[in-house]
Amino acid sequence: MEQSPPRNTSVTVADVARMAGVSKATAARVLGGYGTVSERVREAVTAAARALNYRPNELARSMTTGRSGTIGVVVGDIENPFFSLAVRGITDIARQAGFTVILINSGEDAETEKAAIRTLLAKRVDGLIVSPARESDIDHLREATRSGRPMVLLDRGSEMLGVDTVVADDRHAAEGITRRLIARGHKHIAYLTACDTPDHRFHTPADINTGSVRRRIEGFLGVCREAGLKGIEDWVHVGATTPEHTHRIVEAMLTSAQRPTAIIASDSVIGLEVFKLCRELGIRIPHDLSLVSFHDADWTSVTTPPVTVVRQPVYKLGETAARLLVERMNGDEAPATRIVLQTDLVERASVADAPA
Amino acid sequence: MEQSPPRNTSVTVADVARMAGVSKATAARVLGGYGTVSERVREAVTAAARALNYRPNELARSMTTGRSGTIGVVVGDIENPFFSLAVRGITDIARQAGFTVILINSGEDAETEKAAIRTLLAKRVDGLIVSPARESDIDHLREATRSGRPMVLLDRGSEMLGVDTVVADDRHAAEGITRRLIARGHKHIAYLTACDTPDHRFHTPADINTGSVRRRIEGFLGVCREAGLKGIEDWVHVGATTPEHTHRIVEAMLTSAQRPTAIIASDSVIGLEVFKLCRELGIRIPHDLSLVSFHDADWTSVTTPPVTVVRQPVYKLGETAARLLVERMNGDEAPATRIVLQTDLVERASVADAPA
DNA sequence: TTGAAAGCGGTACCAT
DNA sequence: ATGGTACCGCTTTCAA
Repeated sequence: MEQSPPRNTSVTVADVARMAGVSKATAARVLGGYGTVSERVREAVTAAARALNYRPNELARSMTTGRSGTIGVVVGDIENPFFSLAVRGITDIARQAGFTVILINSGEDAETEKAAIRTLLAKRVDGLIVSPARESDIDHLREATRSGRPMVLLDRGSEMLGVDTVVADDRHAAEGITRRLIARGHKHIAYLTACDTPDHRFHTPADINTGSVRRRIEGFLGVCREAGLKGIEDWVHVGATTPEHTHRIVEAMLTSAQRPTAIIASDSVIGLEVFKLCRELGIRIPHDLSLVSFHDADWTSVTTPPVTVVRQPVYKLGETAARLLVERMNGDEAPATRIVLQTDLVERASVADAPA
Repeated sequence: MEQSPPRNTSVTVADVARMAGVSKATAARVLGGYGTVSERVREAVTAAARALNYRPNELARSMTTGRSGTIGVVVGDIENPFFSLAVRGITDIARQAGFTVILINSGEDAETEKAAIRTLLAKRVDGLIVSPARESDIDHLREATRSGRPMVLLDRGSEMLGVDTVVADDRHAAEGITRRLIARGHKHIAYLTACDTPDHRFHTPADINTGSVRRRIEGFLGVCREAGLKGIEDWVHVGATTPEHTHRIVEAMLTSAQRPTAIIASDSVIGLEVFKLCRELGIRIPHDLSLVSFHDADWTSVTTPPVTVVRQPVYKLGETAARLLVERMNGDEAPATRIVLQTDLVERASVADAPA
């Protein structure tokens, strides 16, 4: 009972219809699962379809329906555990809802991000989830929403954009850890982020284009000021974009006259780099230096000492964004919302009192 | 000079053509960048296009060209650093080559994987990169290749499938670490993998459906036998699919009469779990137990002690697979190849001589 | 319930 | 170089 190898050129509804002895429209109805057909015809068509090994062409379907069943996701870097976890949340929900995900890395580059959005729009995705590289320049995001396709912003929001946003309570989290550090006597607290500025130095939060990070820095600065700490702007370091840069920055601050007694790492990749460097340099955590990192990455609990972190509900962030998007794609017209997910401080052992 | 908000219903070549006062065919030529057109017409059309804010519909284009500019990627779990790094490699190459990536997680489940392939085929991806959950049942992969779309297998290969494959030298790597362990006097070496069998116990390598892991176990068993170790099949533990399962398995083996003096973890997620558990249980690495893990995950270098690992060129694995696929999509008809990438053993400090 | 035919938004062949 | 037009594979009126 050898089957002849199903041929290469694709089988269409027309082929199936012909074999089943019905019209194209009728065959399409049973194959597409819409309209009404008699039981007899349904069986005939189904049989013909499987005999011919028919495979629907979603592209053609999308052409007429106007829905591609696809959502576009643009993140900074899927290699970063933060994003890979968020993307897992997104894809899980998307699959459940019958959508497929097109993933694009922006590499945190604004131009790449623009191209990505353009590509996604051209591919007629039904919706978008974007973690914008910079909040300042968002015309491409505007255009996306103008195209009528729903979009939700992930982790980083542009308040002014009037679009659904799912973020963590970054400012609050930063305030919390800063207070904690200050309570322990720290007066020289450095904040280290990958976000960069044109001159690679920090002046004001307005310099920071990444919403989540800007909010954290605002929280950090605010609490420091409240506590009467001066010149704290100088303690914010930007541009830790690669391990090498991070290395250089941290080494410089640690060997300077005014060295910090505590460092806040804006993400786990940076936190890891700081940890490694301290080892190399023989700086003992938390004795010589206290360390707090954002993102409860897996490694933070197995180091010696384990690292105190801000735990963000990353998976849930992605999940929530996807849920919101699915609702929008299903026609929910409610005004744009901003969902803020709570973080919590996981105190481990990388923070100690400031050295006397 | 307020622009009227570009309308929602999409602008087509016909619209542009009308405005530019040329035929649809001509407009399509300049918009699609094919054929030849006079400079004057080109300008007129371009002007009209931007005035109308024309956006090409890739779906329609794909319909006629038969190419979607999309590749489908099916991995076990994007949350796993191994896959997220490989996917980074894939997406980088894909973007360079002008392709977009549809990502689907199989969750290492064969049924989900089948559905994924079906979906991808329906969406008319131009090619596929798959990390098959199980080598034994591969009809869906057959079907994919039969559809005429190139496919390359990532990290796990089915020798018999006659399809391009990119893997690491898993057997060789396993042999290497096993020898190393034996040279250090270890006679009770456990191998721990997430792969599962129907009865959750290991009998023969043929039970193991994941190619890469099977090859590692074969290497492991082979070297053990050479060294005259007996009953080593009992030292292979399967089913460490979740932290909880891993916990239970490791705890059981560590508290049994015949406890291992060394553990080989088949991936970094498991390795991390073992490390954590040892801490909890007060088992000192490497004094009480030696540990080697596959995958040079970031955390392995910052623990105390740092963990000896098999470094796999994960990014390159993805990159190579994507390169190969792009060549195929460009018409390369050469016979299927199997590319084996070298791993290397990174000796850190989690391995010591076996206790006397 | 079924069929004929008109699109969807492009591409590509064939004339002119 | 340009225009006319027949598709691509499916959905969706509109009639029968």
